[in-house]
Amino acid sequence: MSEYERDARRERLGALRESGIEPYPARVGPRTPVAELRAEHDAREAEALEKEPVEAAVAGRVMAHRSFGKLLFVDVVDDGHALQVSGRKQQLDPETFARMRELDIGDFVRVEGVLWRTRSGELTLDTRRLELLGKALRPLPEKWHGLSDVETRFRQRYLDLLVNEDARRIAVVRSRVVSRMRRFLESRDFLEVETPILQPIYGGAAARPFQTHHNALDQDLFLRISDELYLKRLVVGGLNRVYEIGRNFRNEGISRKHNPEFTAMECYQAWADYTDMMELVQALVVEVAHEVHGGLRFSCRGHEVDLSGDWPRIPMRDAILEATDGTLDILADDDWKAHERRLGLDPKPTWAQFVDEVFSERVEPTLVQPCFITQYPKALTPLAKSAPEDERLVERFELFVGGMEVANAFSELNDPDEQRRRFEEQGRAAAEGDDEAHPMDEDYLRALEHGLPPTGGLGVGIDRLVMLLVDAPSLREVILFPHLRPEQS
RNA sequence: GGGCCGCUAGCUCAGCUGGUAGAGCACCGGGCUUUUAACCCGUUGGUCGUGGGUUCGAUCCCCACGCGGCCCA
Repeated sequence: MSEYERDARRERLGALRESGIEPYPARVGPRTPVAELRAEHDAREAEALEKEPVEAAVAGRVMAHRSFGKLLFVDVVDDGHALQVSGRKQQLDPETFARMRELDIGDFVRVEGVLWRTRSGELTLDTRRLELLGKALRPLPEKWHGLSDVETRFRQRYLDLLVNEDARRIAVVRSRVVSRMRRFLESRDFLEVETPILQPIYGGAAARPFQTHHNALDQDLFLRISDELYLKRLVVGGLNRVYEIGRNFRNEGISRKHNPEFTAMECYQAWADYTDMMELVQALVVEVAHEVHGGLRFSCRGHEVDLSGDWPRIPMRDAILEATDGTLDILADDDWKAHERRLGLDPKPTWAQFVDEVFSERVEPTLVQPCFITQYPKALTPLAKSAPEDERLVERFELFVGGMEVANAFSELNDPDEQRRRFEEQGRAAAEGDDEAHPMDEDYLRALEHGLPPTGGLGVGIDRLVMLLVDAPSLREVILFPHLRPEQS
């Protein structure tokens, strides 16, 4: 940073204080939000404003400054809406005019004035009174090219939000998506709940956890990788429809589609199965897409995604058969290691992880249009009910759109003995080297022994859903503060 | 974890075959009453990511490290 510019700003700050002006006042006088003012007067012609003068006051951040000697313009931005403000020497006392000339880009001001229209037709507030609401000591990024350095955009997201319209747009869209999601679930009688983030045993997904420690209890704890097992305990307790929107933490690599902490919506519905969850998630995604796009077609990664109509349901076995030209049947009793070598895939310790790998390598990227992949191998899914047609499969689906998994759902396994066997099987997978195997959870088994009703469960990755809807190339564009290494070593 | 690419003024970027740096915007000074990427004139501003090495001499070549990006794992 140019010490020169910071010195100049600090000097002005000092001069203000010396002349008795508080540069960081506590209170803001009456004001109209710029958006409101524009909505009311944008249509008004110059003559109309002259005949019936409109007095107004606004507050905002100075984002541009153009000076003409005896006339100057500043652009004042209030919550993303800009208003041009003019200052005329002839209209103002010399001190106010001088202070207006000395405004820095980034300063907060409150301006009282009269609306007029310039020759070029711009609605402008001509200053009668000027108050400084906050002095900025550092310059903003440059106005032509804005801020494009990705690292700065993420480390100093506030700068990104101030100068890149898209950053602001995405933040707003994300908030609307979550809000719409809540309204949707409420309309279907789901109860919003909160469950522990610090858990004595992690579970509900295949992932490695972050570990921490409670000092007073001298207890090791995990940051949740999912809230599934707690939400299902609530269904055991008779809360038939529950959901939680919250952060999960997975101790794995960072990529375009992965951040160590991410936001998920999970919901559980008694008396439902995974097909009910298909209906639910489709209605939800459709509603949210309407909220964002006003329709069901939008572009994503250069493709047109169309959410209308029925979304196909494709058993995983068929999807993999098709993607391997009929050469790999995951239900055939083959030597899977041979297939792994033949397909040139990275060696995996277990059959389940091999299937997962084939799927994510060969099938997932091709699933641009919305599509339910169903009937997952049991070994991949220790918490879902067996499929009646084949003991090796479970009643599960994942929703894919834009080549990405956005939702995951099961008919929840509620047979406590079967659940115990599945956990034991996971223990064997762990022994074979699967570091994402599900741990044994006796407390959860006890809850199941009390009785979980037939229940459908659904998880939706909110970051990915937003990424899809705004066609962002990376999760980091939709997470305001994505994880980065520390700046200084 | 591996490969490739990047890191130069506050921001966006140039910088040839090795001879210690430039532009635009911002900033500072001056001019200007209709601009909105205002304009005109004149300045200022650099640990060239960090640390080593090679060399008479390194932003440039070599090595290590840091941060970031893309791809792979």
